Amino acid sequence: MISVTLPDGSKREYQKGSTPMDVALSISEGLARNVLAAKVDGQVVDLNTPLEKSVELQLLTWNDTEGKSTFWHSSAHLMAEALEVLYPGVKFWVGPPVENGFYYDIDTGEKSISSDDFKMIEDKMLELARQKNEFKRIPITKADALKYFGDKGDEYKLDLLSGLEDGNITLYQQGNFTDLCRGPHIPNTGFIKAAKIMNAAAAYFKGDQNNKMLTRIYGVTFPKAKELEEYLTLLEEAKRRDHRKLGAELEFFTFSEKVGKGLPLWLPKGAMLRERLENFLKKAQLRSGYLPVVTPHIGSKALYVTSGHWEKYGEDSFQPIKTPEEGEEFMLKPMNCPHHCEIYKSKPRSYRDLPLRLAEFGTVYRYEQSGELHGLTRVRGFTQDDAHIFCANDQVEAEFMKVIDLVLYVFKSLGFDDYSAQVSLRSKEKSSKYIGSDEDWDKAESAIIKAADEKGLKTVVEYGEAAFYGPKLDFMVKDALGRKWQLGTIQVDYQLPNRFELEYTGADNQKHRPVMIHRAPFGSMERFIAILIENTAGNFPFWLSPEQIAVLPISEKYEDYANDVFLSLQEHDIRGYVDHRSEKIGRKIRDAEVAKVPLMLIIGEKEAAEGKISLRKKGEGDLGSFTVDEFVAFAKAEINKNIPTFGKN
RNA sequence: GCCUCUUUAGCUCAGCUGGUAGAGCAACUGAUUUGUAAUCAGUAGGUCAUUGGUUCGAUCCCGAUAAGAGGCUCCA
Repeated sequence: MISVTLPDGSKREYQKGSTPMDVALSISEGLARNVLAAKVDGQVVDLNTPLEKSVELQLLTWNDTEGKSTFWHSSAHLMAEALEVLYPGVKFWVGPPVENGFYYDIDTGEKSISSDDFKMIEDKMLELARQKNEFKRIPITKADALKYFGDKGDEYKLDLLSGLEDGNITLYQQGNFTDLCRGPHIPNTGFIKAAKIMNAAAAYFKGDQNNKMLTRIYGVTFPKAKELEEYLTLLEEAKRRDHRKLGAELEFFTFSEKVGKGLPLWLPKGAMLRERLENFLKKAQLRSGYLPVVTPHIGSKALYVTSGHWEKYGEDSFQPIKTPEEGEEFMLKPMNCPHHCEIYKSKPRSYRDLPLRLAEFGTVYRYEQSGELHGLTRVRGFTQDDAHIFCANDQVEAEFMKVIDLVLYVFKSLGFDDYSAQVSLRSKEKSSKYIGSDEDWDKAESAIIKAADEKGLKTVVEYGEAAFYGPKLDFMVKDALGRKWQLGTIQVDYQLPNRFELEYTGADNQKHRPVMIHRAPFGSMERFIAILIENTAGNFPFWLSPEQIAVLPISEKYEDYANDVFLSLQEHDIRGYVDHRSEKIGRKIRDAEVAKVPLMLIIGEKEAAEGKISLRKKGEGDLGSFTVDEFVAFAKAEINKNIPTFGKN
C-alpha cells in the first residue's frame, strides 16, 4: 500500500501501482469526469501514471492553471491531427499551450492557410474530438524515433530529436496522429467540446529571423461550448477598449500619413490629459528633490559616440542630419541621458551636490521597424518622463528605493494594480550585447535585487532583458488584448559615468565617479496613456478628465446664466464647455455621456430663477440641485478623492 | 524588416462571376426654444488608398507602392 496526500492535507491509502485516475474515482464520480491531469510531488503527469510510492497528489481540472494548459497542450495535438487530415504532407515544429489557448507551428509547403479555412479546421477538430481518442504515451528509443519521423519526412521533428537524450523520449498518439512529446496529456480528446481557430500568423523557425518562416496557427478550446461563447464576448469587449479605437473616438490623438507613421499627433483633449499627468508627476518630483532641466531635440553625433549609443544603435537609428555648410553631423536624440551627463559636467561637482536628480519630459526619436509600430504603445517619437540621478556608490540603494516608492505612488494613484515588477538582467550567453565590466554589472544587478527585495516587491527575473549599459527594474502591464508592455523603468548604470568621465570631489578631497540611476515612472507618456485609456475604458478619474463638466442650458433663454456659471467654475480651475447648440436637453446629455464627460450641469428656468444648477453624473443620472458654491465643493472633493499626496500615507 | 490579411464619404458599413457608387451617423443651412441618453426638413460631401497592367470598359481581375491589422523578430 502507498499513501497519497491530497492538497487539503488528508491522506488516503491505495494499492501500489494505482493511478491518479483511481484516486479521483475513489473520491467522486464527478471529479473523475472532470479531472484532466495530476500533479504528483510537484510534477504534472498523465492520469494513468502508476503511483509506485507514497506521494503528494493534486488532481488538476479546468480550474487549475496547469489543468488548463494540459488541456490546451492536448488541443494543440488535436489541431495537428486535424491539420494532417486536411493538409496531407504538412510538417510540424512545436505546439505549446500559451496564456489564452495554444498554437502549432507548421510548414504547409506551397499552400497557405487563411481565415476562410478556420471553420473547416474547427469542424474537423470537433469531429475528431467526438471520437474520444485516448492520448497514448509511447516510450521510444532515439533510433526508433529518428526512423519514424525520418520516414514521415518531418524534418523539424528530426531537428527537435537531435537535441534530446536517448532514454527519455516519448511519443504521444491519439487517433491517427503521433507526435514527439514529453506530455502530459488529458485522458482523451472527448473532453474538448468547443474549438476556435483564432488566427494564422507567421513565425520564424526557432525564433531566428535568418531562418525560414513557419505558419503559426493559434487556437483556443474549451470543455464547454458556453465557455467559448463567453470568451469571445470578452474579447469583443476588450477590443472596444483598445486605445487605438477609443483614442480616436474620444479625439485624443490621430496619425497622418503625411506626417509619418509612428508619429502621433495629440489633439486638444489628449493634450489636456497628458498635461494633467505631467503636472501630477512634476508635483511629486518636486517633493522628491528633482530639479527640472530642458535639453534640445538633437545632439551632435560625437555625443552618442561617447555614450556608446552610436556603436550599438547607429545603423538602426534615424541617420544623422548634416549642417549645410560645415557638414557637422547631428542625431535626433534617442535618449536624454547623454545630454544630462553634459549638464552634470557643466560645473565641478562636490559630494555635497549628490544625489543630483535631473528631470525632464524629454521627447526622443527612435527608428522602430515598421512592423513594430502599434498605436501609441510603440511609436517613433515619444516623450519620456525621464530623470537621471547622479549619486555616490553608497547612495545607490537608498535612491533606488525612493524611486520604487515614486513609481508605486504613480501606479497606485492611477489605479494600476495589475502590474508585474520585472528584474531585467543580462542574458547568460551573448555577452557582446553589453558594455562594461562584469564587476560593475554584478554590483548593479545586486543593488537592484536588494532594493526590490527590501521594498517587498514581488519580482520576476528575466535574463537578456537588460539595457546594454545596465540592468533594469521594469514595471510591466498588459493591454486590453493581453499584450505585455513595459511602463515604468529604473536602471542602475556604471557605464555612462565612465564614458563621460563624470566625477565629483569627495569629503576626502579626492575625485570619485558617481553612479547614474535612469528612471521613468510612466515610461513614455504615449504608452502610459494608451494603457490608461484601456484600463479605464476612457472613464478617467475626475482630476484627469480633459473635460470635467458640460454645462447644458435647456434652451437659449438660459444661455447667459449658463455662461455665468461656467465662468465662475473656470475661476476654480474646473474645465469643460457650454453646449450652445439649439438641441433638446436629451440630445445634449447623450452627447456628453458618449464623450464621457463626468459631470453635467443642467440649467433651465428653475435653476436660473433659484441661482442653482442641476447636477447629473455620467452613468448614474440626476443628483439633484446645487448652488454653484456647493457644486464647487463637490467637484473639489471629487478631484481629491483619487490622488493621494506623495510622501504621505 | 519578415509572413498573412485589410483599405469604398469625417465615422460605421452596403455594393449580386467586371458596365465609373449607396445608407445611417457626423458636417453645413433652415425651422424648432426644448427638463435628464439621439427634434424635423433640406444641402453638400467620394479620380472606390496610390500607381501600373489586362479588358471595348476596372471599386471589382493581376502587379507594385503606401498606410493599417495580427503574429514573428527587434525595443537604448
